[in-house]
Amino acid sequence: MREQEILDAALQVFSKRGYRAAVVDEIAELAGISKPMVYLYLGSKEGLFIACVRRESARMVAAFREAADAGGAPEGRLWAGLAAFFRHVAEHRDSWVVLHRQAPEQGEAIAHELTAARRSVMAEVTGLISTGIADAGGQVRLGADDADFVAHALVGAADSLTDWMERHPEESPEATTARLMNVMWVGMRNVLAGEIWVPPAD
Amino acid sequence: MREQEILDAALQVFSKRGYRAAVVDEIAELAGISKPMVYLYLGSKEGLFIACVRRESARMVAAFREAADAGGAPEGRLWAGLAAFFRHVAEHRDSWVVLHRQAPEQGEAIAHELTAARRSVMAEVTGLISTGIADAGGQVRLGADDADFVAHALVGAADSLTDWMERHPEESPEATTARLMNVMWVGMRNVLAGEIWVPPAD
DNA sequence: TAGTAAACTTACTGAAGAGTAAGATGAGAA
DNA sequence: TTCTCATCTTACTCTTCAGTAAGTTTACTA
Repeated sequence: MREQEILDAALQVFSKRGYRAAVVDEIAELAGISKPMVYLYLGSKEGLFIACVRRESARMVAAFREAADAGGAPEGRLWAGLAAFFRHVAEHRDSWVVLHRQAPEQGEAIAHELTAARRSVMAEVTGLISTGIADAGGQVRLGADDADFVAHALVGAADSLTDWMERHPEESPEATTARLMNVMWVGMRNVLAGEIWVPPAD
Repeated sequence: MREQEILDAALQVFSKRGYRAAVVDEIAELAGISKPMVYLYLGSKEGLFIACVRRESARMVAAFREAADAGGAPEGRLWAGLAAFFRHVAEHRDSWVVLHRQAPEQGEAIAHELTAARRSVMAEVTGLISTGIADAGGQVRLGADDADFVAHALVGAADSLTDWMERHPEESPEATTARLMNVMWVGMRNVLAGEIWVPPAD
C-alpha cells in the first residue's frame, strides 16, 4: 500500500536526521514519488511524523507482547518479552531512534504522541517485571514503584546496549539479553532474598 | 565572561529544541545580546554547538572523576563516581540531553564531536567498573568486553532513570544510585561468584 | 476513439532563519 | 570638543523548505 511505503521512507529519514532536519522531498524521493503525494496521503509533515510514530510504537508493543504471551511461566514471559524487545530494537533501530532520540520540544502534538508511545512501551516492560517479581520473590513483595524503577533501568540499558551490540555483531540479541538478565535478574532475586547492598562509609 | 554566557544560553536552547530547530536569535536573546555577537564569538551555529558540547562533556567528566578520586577503595570509587554521575545527570539535564538526544546525522563535524563526548563519558564508567570488578571478583576475571557491557547498561539505565527521578522528586540521586547498585552490583557479584542465570527451556 | 476520473508531477509561493554589511553607541585619550 | 577603537545593533541578503495551484499522464469506461 502506498501509505505504508511512505511511512517506510519517512521512518528512515526521520530516524537519520530527526524531525526538524528531515526534508519532505527526501522522504518522497525515497518512497519513489513526488512531494505532493506525501501531502495527499498524510496531510502535513507533522501528520506524517505522528503516523510514523504510531505505527512503530504499535509494532514494537505487538512484537513484545506476542513473544511474552508465548513465554509460559512469569520468568519465561519476562525472558521471552525482553529477548523480543532486544531483537526488535536491534533489528529495527530506526523505530527505536524515532521514538526515543527526538529533541523534547517540537510542538504540542508531537510531544504528546511521543510521550504516549514511550509510555506504552514502558507499561509493557513494567507489567512483565511485576508478574516476574511476584513469581520469583516468594514472600517479599516489591511495590509498583520498584517495578517501574527496574523497568526504566532495563529499557534504558537496552537502548544503550544497542550501541554496544553494533560493536559486537557476533553477539545475538538473545545472548545480549542473557547477559543483561544475568546481571539484573540475578541481582533482583538476591536483593529480594534479602541481600542488601549498602554504600561503603566515607 | 561573555562567551560563557552565550554557551549557557545555547545549552538551554539546544537541549530544548535540538540542534536543527534551535534558532540563533533565540540563543542571542536569552544571552541578552544580538545575533551578530554570537557570530563574533563563536563563528557559526555549528561552532556554537560544538563549543557547547565540548564544555558540557568536560564538565561531566570532571564532576565524575573528581568524585571517584575521592572515593578511596575500588568499590567506593564506583559508588562515588556513579553517584556523582547520577547527580550530574539529574541536576544538569540540559548537558545530558544535548550530548545524548541529538539525531545522528547533523553533519560530519557534529557527529564527530558527539561521538567523542559520549566515548569519554563511557570510558570513565568502564574504567570504574573494571577496577571494581578486579577488586570484587576474587579469582574470576571478566574481560574488557564485559566491563564495557556493564558500563553501557549502567549509563543507559542512568539516562532512562532521569525520567523516573522526575516523577519521584522525593528520591535523592544518591538513593537512586543505591537502588541501581543494589540490583546491578549485587547481580554482578553473584554472577562473578558463579551464580549463572540460564534462559528457561521453551 | 473520445470521455473521464484517479494518480501523479512540475513549478511555483511564502515564511523562516543562517549569516553579514554597514552603521550606531559609548568610553577613553588628546 | 573631536578623534579613535571596541562593542554592539539594525536591517538587510540569500538559501532552504513546507505547503499548494495548476496541469499532465495513466488507466479505465463507453
